[in-house]
Amino acid sequence: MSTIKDVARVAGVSIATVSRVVNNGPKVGKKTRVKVTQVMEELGYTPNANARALVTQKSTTLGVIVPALTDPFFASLANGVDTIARQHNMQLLLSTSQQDAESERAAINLLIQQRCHSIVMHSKKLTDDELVDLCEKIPGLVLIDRVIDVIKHKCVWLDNEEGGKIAARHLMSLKHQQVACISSKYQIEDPTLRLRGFSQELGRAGIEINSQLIEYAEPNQQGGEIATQHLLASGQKFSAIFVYNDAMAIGAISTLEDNGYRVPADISVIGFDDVLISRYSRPKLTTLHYPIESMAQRAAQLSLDIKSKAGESAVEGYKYLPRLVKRESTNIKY
Amino acid sequence: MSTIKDVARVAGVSIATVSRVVNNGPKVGKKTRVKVTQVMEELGYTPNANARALVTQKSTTLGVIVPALTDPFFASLANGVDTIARQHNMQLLLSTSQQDAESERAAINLLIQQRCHSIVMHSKKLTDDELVDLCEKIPGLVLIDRVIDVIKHKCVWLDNEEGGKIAARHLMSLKHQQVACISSKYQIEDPTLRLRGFSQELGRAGIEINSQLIEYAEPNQQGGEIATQHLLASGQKFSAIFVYNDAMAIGAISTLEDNGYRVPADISVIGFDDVLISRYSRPKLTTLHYPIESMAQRAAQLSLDIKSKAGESAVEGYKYLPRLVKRESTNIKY
DNA sequence: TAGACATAGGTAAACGTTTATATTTTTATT
DNA sequence: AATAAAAATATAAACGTTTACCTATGTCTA
Repeated sequence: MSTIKDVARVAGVSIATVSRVVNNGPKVGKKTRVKVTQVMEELGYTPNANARALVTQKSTTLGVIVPALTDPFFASLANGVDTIARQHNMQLLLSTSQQDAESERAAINLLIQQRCHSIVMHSKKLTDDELVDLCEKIPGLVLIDRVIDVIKHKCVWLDNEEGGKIAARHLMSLKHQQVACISSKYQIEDPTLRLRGFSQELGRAGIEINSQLIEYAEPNQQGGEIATQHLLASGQKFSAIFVYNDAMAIGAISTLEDNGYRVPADISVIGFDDVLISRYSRPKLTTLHYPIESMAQRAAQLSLDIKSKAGESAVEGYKYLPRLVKRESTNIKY
Repeated sequence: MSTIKDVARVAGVSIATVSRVVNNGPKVGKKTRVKVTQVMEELGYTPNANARALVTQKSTTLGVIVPALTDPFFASLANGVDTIARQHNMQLLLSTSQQDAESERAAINLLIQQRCHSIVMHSKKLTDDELVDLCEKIPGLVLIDRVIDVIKHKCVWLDNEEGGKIAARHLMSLKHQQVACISSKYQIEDPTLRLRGFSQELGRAGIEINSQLIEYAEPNQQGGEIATQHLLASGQKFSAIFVYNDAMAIGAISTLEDNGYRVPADISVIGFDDVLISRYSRPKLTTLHYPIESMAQRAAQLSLDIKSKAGESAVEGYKYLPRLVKRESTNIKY
């Protein structure tokens, strides 16, 4: 692989001049520029990003940390960051964190080794304290899907509680009074907040959720099926279900139909996240749109801005609101 | 950010010694090793991957080029490469190629700048010649989902034609005689091969496909819906449809049901790819599994092997076979 | 006790750039 | 034609590592 020295030698100029040509810098005559460009072409010269990063002390990579890419939700996240990266002629450096604290730490360490100054991280396993420490060490670190008060200005998150409220309002506007909930058995923040917002809003209208109508299960399709079986077996009446996420909601619908209930004619189902499958299911799923791709773009932009802005004065974190997407799985109660 | 020099100074040794400690090298006494390790800890020292790459002339990143991450198929591809990267303590460097030749070229150039020696590339837009040239320039380049004869040993691909044959055999085993096809309107290799294999195998059993029963549409759900409407409008009879991919197949099923046909009772539908949605649809989709994640792992491994192997003698490309996944959308013809 | 080896550690060059500073060449001015 | 100013180009240091080679200090052997 030819280097700047080779180009300089062949073109009969100093490496400084070649460097100027490469960077479109000033102080180089027209003829020389042409000559050098031609030699670069001839030799197939490509500047070495490592050497550049070393001397300029800035990297051309934008880091992302997600649990895995197989989940379309995280793929969208990465895609959002990539969009911004491309706009700034930067590369995506991706680290997966496998859902455990140790891997999350390893992932971020790898990014630090690469001297990646801007990082968008989705972390659920590290403690608040550890993340605050990391933020101090890495100025360009931005947290997504999580908010920590002291470093709010470096967080981009969704208002899960408001999502629950929106779902409640939607169901109430359709005259549902007896509603069931399916939540995740992993009581991390998101499910708790969604459920809290949901029941609070219902409470404001004087509707209490029957505790027998709240089920907790694995947050996937099968979990949704099992939870729905329990709900049906309980003997309690209900005309709508608010489900923690779309995969579970699809499982719920499938079990309902297997048991002779029509969705939405007999029972309405509302999901959360608006992942790809919700558009493909039958009936198409009414759900709350989680604008993860926009959020990822904003997080990436924020991460880049932090570096350029002198003081951090201008940088601001951001709370996103989920948006109701009315499709076919909810309907007015007859 | 502290450097090796800082550590050396504080620990009172030379940078060579620190380097040896970092790399777990020999020639360093027990006491010194402990002392240096402790100072590294104290100073929060992290080696600079750029400097390392520069001097050792080898990178710790593994490149991937895919059109975009939002498509779960490509996300799985990237995930497969990531699995291998992690096994070798390497980082994923991801470049997206946006479905056009210019971006594909840009994507690979960025990876070359980063001196990424192992690259797994999914390219549909560049010509064979251009790719062969690239393979010469970048020894560690491996092509996935594509085969070019001269560089077969650097390709990992799927036998699409055989996939068509398997689908044909499956449908015939279920006694279907009158079958329709929905293909992609973009006549690149994949759809052509799948259709060819399908009709050849049918031909061997003396079944000819009525050309009025072959539709070409956008390779997404809506395309599947439109194509199916045409098929129904044609007035021709058929008891099964072989669809180019799962998204189209789901569109097809939806249109069939809207028109009063039951799947699979009245009409069987078989898709291709086995993407996530095919498990979530109702009825669950019978399809041909495209083992993209295994393929990606193998491609990544191959790319890594090329470098380590002296001659390229031992390296081999690989042709994968799709596998029939019988779910609920196909049934015997009554 | 002299010499021969290990062993532990240090010195300095190299990797491929960028960039501040120095030098040379060109152009403009009188 | 001489000088000043501007433009073009060169020189060399620096970025943070690794590593080949050299040196010093013991330790063992005869």
